[in-house]
Amino acid sequence: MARRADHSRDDLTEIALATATRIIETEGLQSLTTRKVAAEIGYSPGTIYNLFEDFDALISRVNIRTMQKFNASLGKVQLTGDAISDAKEILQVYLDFISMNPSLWASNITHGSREDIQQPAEFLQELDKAFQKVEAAIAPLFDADSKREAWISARVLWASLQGIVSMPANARIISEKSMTTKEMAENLVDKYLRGI
Amino acid sequence: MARRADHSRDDLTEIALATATRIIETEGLQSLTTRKVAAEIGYSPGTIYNLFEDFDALISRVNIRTMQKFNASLGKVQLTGDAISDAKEILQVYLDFISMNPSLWASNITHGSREDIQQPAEFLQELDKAFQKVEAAIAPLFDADSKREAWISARVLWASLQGIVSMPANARIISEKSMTTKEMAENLVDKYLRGI
DNA sequence: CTTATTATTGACCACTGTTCAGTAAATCCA
DNA sequence: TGGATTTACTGAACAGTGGTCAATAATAAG
Repeated sequence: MARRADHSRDDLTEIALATATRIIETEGLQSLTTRKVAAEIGYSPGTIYNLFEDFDALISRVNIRTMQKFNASLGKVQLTGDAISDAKEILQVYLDFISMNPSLWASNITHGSREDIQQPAEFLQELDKAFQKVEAAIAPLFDADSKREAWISARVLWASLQGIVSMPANARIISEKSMTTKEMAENLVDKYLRGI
Repeated sequence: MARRADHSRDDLTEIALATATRIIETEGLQSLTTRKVAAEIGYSPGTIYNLFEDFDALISRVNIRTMQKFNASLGKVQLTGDAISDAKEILQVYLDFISMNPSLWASNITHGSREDIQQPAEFLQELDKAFQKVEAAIAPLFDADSKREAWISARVLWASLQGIVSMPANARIISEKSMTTKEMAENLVDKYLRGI
C-alpha cells in the first residue's frame, strides 16, 4: 500500500498529537514511542517522521499545547492589585492544573528542562506568557525603578515551584511527616513574597 | 572464556562505578549505557548485571557517591548560629559543588526525581543528611515549639534550589536579561529566609 | 580427586529512534 | 485524454538499547 490520503496532513498531525497526548496522560512519557503512536493511528512509523522532525519535536508539540492550556487557565485569573492574594490565586490555579494533568505537567518539566535539546521558540514563548502573568501579579511589591527585581522574582518563584512539584512523592522525605506538595508550595510563596 | 577472577567482586564493582562516573562526567547521563561501561572495563555486558541489580541501580550507586561527596563538603561548614550567614555559606558550598560537578549533579536530579523507580534507602539517607544540615543552619529562626516549621522550611528551600539549578541555561528566559543561576539562588535564599 | 560453587561469556530477546528505496495514488500539464 | 511529476506512505533495515540465561571454565570445598 502507498499514498492513502484519507486525512489531510494537518488532520493527521492533529490525530497524532492527540494520540501522543493520550499516551502520556495514561501511561506516562516513558511509555511514549513512535511505533506506539503510529500503530494507534493506523500508520507506519515512517509516517510519524513525515509529520514531525523527530521524536523530541513530537514531545515538544505536546508540551506546547500543555503550556497553552495552562496559560488559558491563567487567563481566567483577574488581578486585583493585591500582590499577595493575586499570587496565591495564581498558585491555586497552578496546583489545580497539575493535579488535573499530572503526567502532562511531568512531561513538560522532564522534557522542557533538558539542556541537550533546543527547546522550540513556541514553547519558550508560552513559558514567557506564564512568567508575565506572575510578574504582573507581584508588580505592586516593587518600586517603579526596580523592574528588573520583579522580573527576576517571577522567574525565581516559577523555578522554585517547579522544584517543589518535582520532588517525588514516594520519597520518604516527604511522606514521613506527611508534608504535601500544596503545603510546601504555599509555604514557599508565602515566605518568599513576605521577604520582598 | 569463562571465570577470570583477575579482580575481586568488590574491586570490579569499584572499577565499574568509577567508569560510570567518568562517563557521566564527560559525556552526560544520557550517554551512559551498560555496554559502554562493560566495554571500557574489558568485560561483557552480562557482567554488569552480575554486579548490579539493573541499570537504574548502577546509576543510583553513582548518585549515592555524589551525595556522599556533597555531604563531605557540607561537613566543612561550621555553623555560627547566625542563621542567615550560615545559610548563605551553605548555599555557596552548594553552588560551588554544582559548578565543579555539573553532570553528576544533573544526574542526581534527573534520576533522583523519577517517580517510577524506588530510590534506594542509602540515597534517601544521604539526602536526609543534607536536609539536616540546612535544618540546623536555619533553626535559630524558629521557636522551640515550631520544629515542624523548620523541618518543612529546610525541604522547601532544598526543593526550590533544585528547581532553580534545573532551569536550562540555554533557555532564552534566563539569558535575555543575563540572570545567572547564582543570582537566582541567592535571591531565593535571601527573600525566603527574610520572610520567616 | 571428585564435587559443588562461582565468575564470565556471548548469543539472544524484544524493544528503541531513525532512514530510505520503493510504490501507488493524486495532481499537473500538454 | 494520457503521460510526467509530485506526494504520501510503507516496510524493511540499521545500529543501538536494557535485560536474560544456558554453557563453560576456573576455583573452592569435601
